[in-house]
Amino acid sequence: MSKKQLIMDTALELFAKQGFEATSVQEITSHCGISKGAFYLVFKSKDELILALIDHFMRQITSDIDHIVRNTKEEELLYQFFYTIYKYFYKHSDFAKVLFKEQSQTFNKALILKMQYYDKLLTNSILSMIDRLFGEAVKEIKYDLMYCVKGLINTYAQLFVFFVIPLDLNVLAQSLVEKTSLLAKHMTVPFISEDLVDLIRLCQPLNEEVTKEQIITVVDSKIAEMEESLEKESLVLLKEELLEPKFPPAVVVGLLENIRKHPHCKWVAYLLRRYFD
Amino acid sequence: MSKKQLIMDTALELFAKQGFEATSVQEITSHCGISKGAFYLVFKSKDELILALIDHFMRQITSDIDHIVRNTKEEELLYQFFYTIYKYFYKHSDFAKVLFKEQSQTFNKALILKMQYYDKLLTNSILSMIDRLFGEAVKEIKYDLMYCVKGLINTYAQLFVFFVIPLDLNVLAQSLVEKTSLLAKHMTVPFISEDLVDLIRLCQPLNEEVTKEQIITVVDSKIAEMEESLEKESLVLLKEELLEPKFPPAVVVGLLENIRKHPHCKWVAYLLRRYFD
DNA sequence: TATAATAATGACCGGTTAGTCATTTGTCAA
DNA sequence: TTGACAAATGACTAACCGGTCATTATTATA
Repeated sequence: MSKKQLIMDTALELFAKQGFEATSVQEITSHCGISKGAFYLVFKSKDELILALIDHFMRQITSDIDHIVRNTKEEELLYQFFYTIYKYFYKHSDFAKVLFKEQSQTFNKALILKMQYYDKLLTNSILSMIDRLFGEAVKEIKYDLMYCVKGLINTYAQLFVFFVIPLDLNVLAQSLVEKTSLLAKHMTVPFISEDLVDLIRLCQPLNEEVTKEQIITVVDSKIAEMEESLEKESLVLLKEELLEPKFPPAVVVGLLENIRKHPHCKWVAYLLRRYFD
Repeated sequence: MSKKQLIMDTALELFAKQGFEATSVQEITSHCGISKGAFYLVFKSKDELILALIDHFMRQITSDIDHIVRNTKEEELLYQFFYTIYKYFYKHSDFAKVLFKEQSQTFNKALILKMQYYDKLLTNSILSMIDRLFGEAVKEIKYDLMYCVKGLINTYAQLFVFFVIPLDLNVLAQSLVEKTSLLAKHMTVPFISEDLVDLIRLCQPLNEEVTKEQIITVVDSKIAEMEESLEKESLVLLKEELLEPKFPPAVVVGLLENIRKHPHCKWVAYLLRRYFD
């Protein structure tokens, strides 16, 4: 395991147990069996570490959700959506703990911006899911419905974030599918209107778009860190396409599919998919 | 204003703006225009201050909710429940901010216990509200419904905790009444079962009952700090009843009603009501 | 083996914190 | 005016933090 991975794994565990602020760099390095100086050879600051952790996990989940919302057939969509989210939280419960503990903290401006960014991605995914499933019929209530879905996810997520209980994720997902469908079908008094969503957006700073150059940087770093494999080869070809389009769409889609399932490529696949669309 | 009140008001404002940990005692006392030593004449520690703040506000809201759940006619109950909660959060938005910011923090064992205690009181109120409104019909889904109600409250509360937006609390309450009713009427796949509630309870330490002696202590301190008034006289009589029952129930109920509306007596009224029942 | 380059160390720095306590200031009755 | 008591002060302590950097250890190379 690389030193960076070791630090991130150890820190995640400690942050989950005692919180970000309450965990000192000294404590992290002691648990890793390395010196404090070694930490600062890998991360410029303690803040950079938590930002790296958030990125590492949120990139995976947001790109997975995006893929599901776009490619799952309608009968299964809601179920897959909830199931995937909770499966992920369940698998990475330490990360879920950190996310819930620190999400409402003020101490770090960059962290808040990052959280808002991923929240916006999730919001967009939920909205397009609602559009696909219910369309015109929920026009008046779609923003409220989106807010309810986010709220339900949060509410039930706390269960296995704060208690160590064996949970049946299948029943949980089914239960949330029913609740969402019920609300979509019968709700007539929404509270969140489109105006209100606009108002909320005004309170949040805008997140700038990802540029082509930034994507190239991400692709390059992924290529550098990966071992020889089909995924790496696909990534190299996609970079060429990025610099100078030459493949037919089918080839690009195929190459994207090649890398999408690699845990470390989900995010770059997501960025490239958005770019090539 | 007493020095204690001054400190609590100032601290609440600062905690809401920048968080508990990020606010130093020095900062609080500077804003108050007093010295650091003066602070420690009033509170034994910084922790005692936040505990006092939580108690001060949570006692009011939980006793208000308890009274509404017991005394509002069924047609208006759900509406009054939601409206009262949000009215309170709206009026004391600084407290709401502190509550949401610090609720998931680990740093203080006593604080967590306190939060769990008030959460349990709210849970019980919601459960008896559900029983009153829907009774046997929701037997299988009542715990899940309770969990949804708590989740909805939390979700929508974040709106005016983190954004400064004018909100129509009337529409908000109506919207939540509809959502709750919908779920109560149509839900068939609950996730939270009675077993699961028991499991969760096992994960939380039990909160001991309030003893008669503790109630007397609270009553005494209230009597000591109050000015001469009808409320104070009622409290004195209630204390006599506590030491040696002599009044008929109607008198006790009347005395309780006398003190219930006094902002500083809501909690003691709640404790006494539970004791005399 | 000798030398250069790289990796890793941990003592140290400046800064902040909660909490203490010897000292000063204010009050009020005699 | 005086003296006794209470209230208030803020310099001080001890501990901890994130981050730096001169020094040392390790590895690669010639």
